Amino acid sequence: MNKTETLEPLLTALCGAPPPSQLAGHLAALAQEVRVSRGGSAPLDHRRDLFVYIAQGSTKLVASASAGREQIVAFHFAGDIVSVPAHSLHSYSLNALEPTHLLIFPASEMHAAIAGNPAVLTGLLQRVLTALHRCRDKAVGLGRKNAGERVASFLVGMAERIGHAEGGEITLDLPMSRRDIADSLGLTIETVSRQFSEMRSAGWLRTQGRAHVRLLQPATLAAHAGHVELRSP
Amino acid sequence: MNKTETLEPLLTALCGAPPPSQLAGHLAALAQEVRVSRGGSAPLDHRRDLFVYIAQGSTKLVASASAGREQIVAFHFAGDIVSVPAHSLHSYSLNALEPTHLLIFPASEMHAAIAGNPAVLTGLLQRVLTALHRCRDKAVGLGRKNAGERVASFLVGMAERIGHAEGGEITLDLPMSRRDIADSLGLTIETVSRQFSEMRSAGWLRTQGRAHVRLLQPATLAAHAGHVELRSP
DNA sequence: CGTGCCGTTGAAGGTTCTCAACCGTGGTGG
DNA sequence: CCACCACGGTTGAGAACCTTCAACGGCACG
Repeated sequence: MNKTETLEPLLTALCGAPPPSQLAGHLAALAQEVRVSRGGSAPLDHRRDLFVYIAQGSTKLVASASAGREQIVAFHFAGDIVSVPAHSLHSYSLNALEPTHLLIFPASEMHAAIAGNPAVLTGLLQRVLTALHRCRDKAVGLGRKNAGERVASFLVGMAERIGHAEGGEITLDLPMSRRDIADSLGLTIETVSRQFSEMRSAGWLRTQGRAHVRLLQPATLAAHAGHVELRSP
Repeated sequence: MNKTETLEPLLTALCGAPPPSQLAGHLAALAQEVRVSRGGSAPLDHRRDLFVYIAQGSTKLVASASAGREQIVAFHFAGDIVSVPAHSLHSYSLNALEPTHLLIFPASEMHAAIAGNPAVLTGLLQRVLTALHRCRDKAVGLGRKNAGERVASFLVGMAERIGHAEGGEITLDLPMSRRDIADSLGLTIETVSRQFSEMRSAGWLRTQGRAHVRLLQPATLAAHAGHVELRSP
């Protein structure tokens, strides 16, 4: 599969229609195509703003504060677009959770390339807005929720993105480790593990091996996620 | 001052050039112009995605989790653009920190209006990206920093946005209360107050009344903000 | 079959929260 | 003019939640 073909789903998703082949070719010329193995980190040029398209696989965007403390800012799955700024208060890296296929674009050149196509530009804006809103929700969780609520939020959120509904239950295959979950929720692995244990014994979920999770009571879980209640007064 | 005139600085900032007057007129027709007094909240229609332009004053974007817990997601000052999604996991409101002048746009119609002007569209994208990157930095702070580092980060960040350099010192007039700071940093007002006291006695800053802060040692403060160190190995 | 990593569970400790009292300021009304 | 009150900020003591430190179990891989 060549770069242009890899790009097609991206463009289709962005503008909601089959893309003009000229644009696809133009973008393909800009893109650096990279395959990253599980645990590897994407070769990012931190001197310039970037967009990264996740063609296949899944990634985590990791920020490092001082003293080696790490915070996972977001998880991404196939089809997602990630924005990585040139330099920031914290140093960012993009790591693969499984064998992953990426297209890396310099932001300024991508802007120029799609400037003539408002539909694509608007689509990109929409993606960035979604990322912003997810990040805000994460900030609420990190600032104002306890460990149980954070883990419940995480599971509910992942269920929406990569879960498979089966009757009233949802099954999940989590590509990330407990450490990743902890680093994403601002907790320690031990606390995450304890929360999983409590939820297991409460009958809210069942786990199989490291990755497989079955949410037995998604509604209960959602109710304990600390989201604003859709009240019936 | 009419709406079109209020819009001009926005458009100039977005595309880096004097705006075509036709576009300004078109956008002005979309905008709902609102003045909000100190402490008041903007009349947002939560049924649709919105952009809000802060023409004058300053605001806080507040998210409510369940049980009345509030997290301030961002502060905004004159010239900023805020994106407010239709509905989210948490309920958002935009509150004025001082008498504030706003222009409220329905997102979809704004998209349509500026679709023909790639420079403006790209400028808007740039603003949203900046917001995303700030939100990520906030997430790092909320997830992985202690109280002292959070307050130091806050002061350093505010100094960049609304501070006045005077020799090696920086003076600030904070429009937000201690409660707002606490709600922004995921702490309690008591903890914020204690951190201010410690920094005062350490000689890092001096306060006058509620709002006025003078950073005596901005570099020391920045060093204690827990950002990644720019090391010389 | 040994090794190493990841996940789980337990006990002790620390940072922040909660509850409470006090202080200073600004506005109001007698 | 001053007393009073309301509100925001400061300071202190105890409690709660999460972290830290430690040990153990299990699965994958060489």
